[in-house]
Amino acid sequence: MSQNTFSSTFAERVKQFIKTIPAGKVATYGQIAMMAGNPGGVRGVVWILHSSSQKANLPWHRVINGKGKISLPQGHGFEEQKTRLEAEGVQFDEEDRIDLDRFLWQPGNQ
DNA sequence: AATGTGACGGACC
DNA sequence: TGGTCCGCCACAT
Repeated sequence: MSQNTFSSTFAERVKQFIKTIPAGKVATYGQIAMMAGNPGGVRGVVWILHSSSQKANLPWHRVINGKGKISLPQGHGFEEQKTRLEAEGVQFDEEDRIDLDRFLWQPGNQ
């Protein structure tokens, strides 16, 4: 960390935030980007979750899109993510969608 | 240095 | 309601 001793880069903040998502709750890309201080940095969040090295030790399965659905295509992680979430108590409707009003993690309103 | 890529999101039509 | 386009960011080539 030559840039700053406290590693407060966008990526670091995003990863830190994701680590704080409690089991049974989920967060959206847009929400994470916003909490990390970059409302328009959604694509950066996508990159982090897409990079296997970056998502190491992160509860990546608790990150979904703003529509309340898993973004991973079936046969490429979708099943695993859904299984992990259901194991934590997150429920899916007939359209594999999660009710954000009930499961979206809202910091400060824990 | 420029271009391509990626598990998005919001505006538009 | 749903498909398409554009904008954002970070990293690899």
